[in-house]
Order: sequence, then C-alpha cells, then structure tokens
Amino acid sequence: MASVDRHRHITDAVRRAGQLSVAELAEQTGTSEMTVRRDLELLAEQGLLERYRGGARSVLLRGEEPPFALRANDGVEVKQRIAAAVAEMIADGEAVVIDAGTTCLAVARALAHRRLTVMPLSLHATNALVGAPQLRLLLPGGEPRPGELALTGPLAEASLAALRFDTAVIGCCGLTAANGLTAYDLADAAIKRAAIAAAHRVIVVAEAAKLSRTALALVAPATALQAVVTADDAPDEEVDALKALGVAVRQV
Amino acid sequence: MASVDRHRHITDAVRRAGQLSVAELAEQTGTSEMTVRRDLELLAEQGLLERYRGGARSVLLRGEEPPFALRANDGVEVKQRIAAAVAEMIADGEAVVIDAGTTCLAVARALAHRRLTVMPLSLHATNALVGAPQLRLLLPGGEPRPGELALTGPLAEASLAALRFDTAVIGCCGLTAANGLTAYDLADAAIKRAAIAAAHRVIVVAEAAKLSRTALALVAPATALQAVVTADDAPDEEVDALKALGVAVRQV
DNA sequence: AGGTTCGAACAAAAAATATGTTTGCTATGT
DNA sequence: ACATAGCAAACATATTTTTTGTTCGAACCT
Repeated sequence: MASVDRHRHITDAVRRAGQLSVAELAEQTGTSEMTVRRDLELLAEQGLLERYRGGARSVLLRGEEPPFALRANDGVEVKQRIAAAVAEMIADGEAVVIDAGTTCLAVARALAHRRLTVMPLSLHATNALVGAPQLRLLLPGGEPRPGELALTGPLAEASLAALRFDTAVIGCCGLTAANGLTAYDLADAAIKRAAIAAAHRVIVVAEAAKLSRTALALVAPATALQAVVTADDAPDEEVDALKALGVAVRQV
Repeated sequence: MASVDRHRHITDAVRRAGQLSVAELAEQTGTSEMTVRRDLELLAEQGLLERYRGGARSVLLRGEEPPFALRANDGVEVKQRIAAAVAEMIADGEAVVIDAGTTCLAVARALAHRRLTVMPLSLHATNALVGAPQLRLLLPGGEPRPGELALTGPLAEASLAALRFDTAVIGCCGLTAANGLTAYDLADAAIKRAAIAAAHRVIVVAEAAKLSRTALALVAPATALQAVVTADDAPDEEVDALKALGVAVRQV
C-alpha cells in the first residue's frame, strides 16, 4: 500500500469508527505501529484527525464544518467537473471574484490559464493563481482564517465594496430553495454577501449534499442567484424548486 | 559538485561573464551539456538568467533592480543578522507592517513565532507567516507584482490608510542622508509611503550597498525615519550623515 | 509499581531524482 | 536549400532522498 493510500485509509477508517487504536490501524494497513504513529502525527498536524495516547479519533462528530484538509480530498473528481463547467460559463476578459472553499479552489485552478481579472477570496486560491501569465490577479485585504485561509473582516469587505465584478463564483455550506444560501461561519457569510453585492452575475457551486443542508448563517435568498452548478446526483426536488425560483441549474 | 552548488556556480559565472555557452559551462562544472541545459532551463524559469540558443546570458546589466530570485540568494547571512536585530527592537504585542523585498522577508521569518499583529506587504512574507499560531496576520489588498509578489495599487494603499501600526519595517533600493529613501518602482514607492504614514515608528533595513545608492522614486526624506539597521560594512560617512539627521543607526 | 505507549536513533529498503548517452528532430546561418 | 550546431525525448544508470521497520530507553497512565 502506497503511503498516500495508507493515509487515506487511516483517515477514512478513523472517521468511520470515530476512534481507532494504533495497533488496530497497523493491522488494517499491514504496516508497523511505528509507521502508523508517524502517519497519525502527520495527519493530526494537517488537522485531519486528533491524536490521543494509543490511537486517534475523528475531528468531526460535532455540528461544525469539517476542516479544509479533510474536505480537500473528498470528491475531487466531482469538484473538477463542476469547476470545468463553471469555467465554460465565464468568458475571456471578465472580472471574476472567487470565493474560498475547496470547490472554488478547483474553479480557480480551472481558470488559471485564462485571460481574466480574478480576485480570489482565499490564500489557497491565490497561491494557485500567482504566476499565471495572462491573469490579472487582485487580492482583497483581510485576515486569513487558519486552515481555510479565507480572507475575512472589514478590510476584505472594503476591498469588495470598492469593486464591481462581472461574475462571482460562490461556494456554500448549504443551499435550498426555502432557506437560501447558507454558511457555517458568520464572517464568511458577510464576505460572500459582499462578493454577491459586487457582482453582476452570481454562480454558486455546490456538491449534491449541500442541496439538502442548511447552515447557520444566511448569506442570500436563492432568488439572488443567477446560476447553480452541481453534480448529477443532486436531489431532483431541490433542483426543481431552485429552477422554479428562476435559478439556472446545471448538473454535471 | 552537488546540483545546488552547480546552480550557484552557473548563476554566478553567467552573471560575471555576461553570457556563456552551454559547452563552456559544461566544462566549468565538469558535467555533460545535457545537464547544463537542464540547469539553464530551471534557472531561466526562476528568472535567474535568460536562455538563448547555445548558452545563457545575465538578466542584469541594465539600470534595473535584479529579479527577486537573484537577490534572495545573495547575502543571506547578513540579511538574517539584520532581521534578528530588527526583531529585537520590536516588543511583543506590537502591530507591525513589513515591507516587500528579500531583507524584509527575513524579518518576517524572524517574527513568525512572536505574539504580534503583522501586515506583510508581499505574498512571500505572507506565506512565511501563515500558520504561525500566536500571530495575528492581516493582509492588505492589492495586485501582486510578478516575481516580487509585492502588493501594490489602490487597494493596498486603502488598506494601509485604514490602519495605524506601531512599527513599519521598510526595505529600500537606496538610502542616503542627502537623497532620502528611494525605490526603483513607482508603485512600490507609493506603498512604502503609505506604510510609513500609517506607522508610529519607521525602521529601515538596508544592506551596506544600499547606503551609497539612489534609486528613481523618492519615498521619504531621511528625517522621516526613526531607525536604520544595516551591516557593519556600511560606509562610515553615510552612517554619520544619517546620525547627524537624528536617525538611530544600528550596524550588525 | 507495572504495563503500555511513545519517540529518537539507526539500518535497510524502496522510491524519487539526477545524470549521462543515444537518437532523431529543429532552428539558424550561409 | 543545406549543413551544422543545438536541442529535447527516451532510456539506462547512478545517486540521493524518503520511507519503513526495529530496537531501546524514557515518558505516561492507571
């Protein structure tokens, strides 16, 4: 088993079981306990799990959003498909603001080689875009939230307020026709709202699971959105409800 | 010869000679031409030299500032000494704005583990500071200049105008008592000016060579500075002239 | 107190990287 | 257009780096 596969197995196994002993993981992966310990140290550093003497436990289980590093490895393919679809919807020369989050990071990557003006709202996306020769890169100010590296706060809001974009690509924690676009983090929600206000067209990216979820902070009602790009396993009733509100839904 | 030594040798040799053939470099380094070609491709990518058919030429020679990657490997030790001295001058809890440039990057690294509020003016420094647990990191907006990754433009200036710092750590391209603090890039100069205006105390970092140089854009007269940290091989007459203007000069 | 877990240190194994050679292609100058 | 030097892909080899397992003393929990 290659080390990255083993890491994934450990992460998944711990997530499923809630907690697991080092010995158990060593047996499952067919490696020594020392290797498992080294892996756990690594994964704990990345925030993928929590270490305790003798084993590791999952960091989920609470009502919170899982950490960035955990989401980053989930459904990579789906995110790339969504990102490719979004990239198709954006014309060369546009000014685009790209939200934080893993799906939006995929969008940023898909746009890196394009001739565009882009303002990413996270440092992950920023790092993916620096050095792109054709791209005009604009950064908002703000305070990067640990892990997520999403830029938030008054400086970020002021940066957005000073600009007008053709398109905003927004991620979310929840989106339903009834409850609108929602986010777990209040500061994030404020930034999303500012980005939406600064853009002529709003495209929301959301994996299927998001369409049956509602998070704490309301960002905007669904009627404020022009388009939603989601996966083809999205629940039909939500898709239909969104369409009924005049939102263009694209499933890939 | 290890590959990194060879890279340094090639970079230096090309810089000294202005231009050199692949064959010449292969002989000098005792490697095959293929290896030299691969090295040149790598170094050219980093902007350390310019490739042409049959060899490579230096990217300097004009009145311009050498590219970031080139300066980054020069006088690393001196920069670290200067950075350590600056770190000593800053008290825990301060709010600090750190300019772009290689010396200021060293300062950022020296402050990473401290309990401070820091606004770096370049993405290089930002990347050095993300993840520092005790540090409150603030980003200005702006457009990152390629290579340098210095944040400039109206967004950056607006971010600075909205804040007040205890200390500004400023780099420069030239500093003399007569001509003041100067920079090559106009946009950079504007940012430095804004940072100085936003700070209660201004510390300038400058290797010895900077003290006998004057660049295009005036940032501020020497009287606007509180302190200068430089190396011990700085020219005495400049040091004395700065002291005569009431600037505290520290040589390390 | 006693067993368990941990982490440092080292050695072995595996993987990744760097290098050199060959070969066929491409660009450049005459 | 042609000759030549330079170049890059492909492959084999060598070198370095990374990963892994083992051992052993220290740290830790109950």
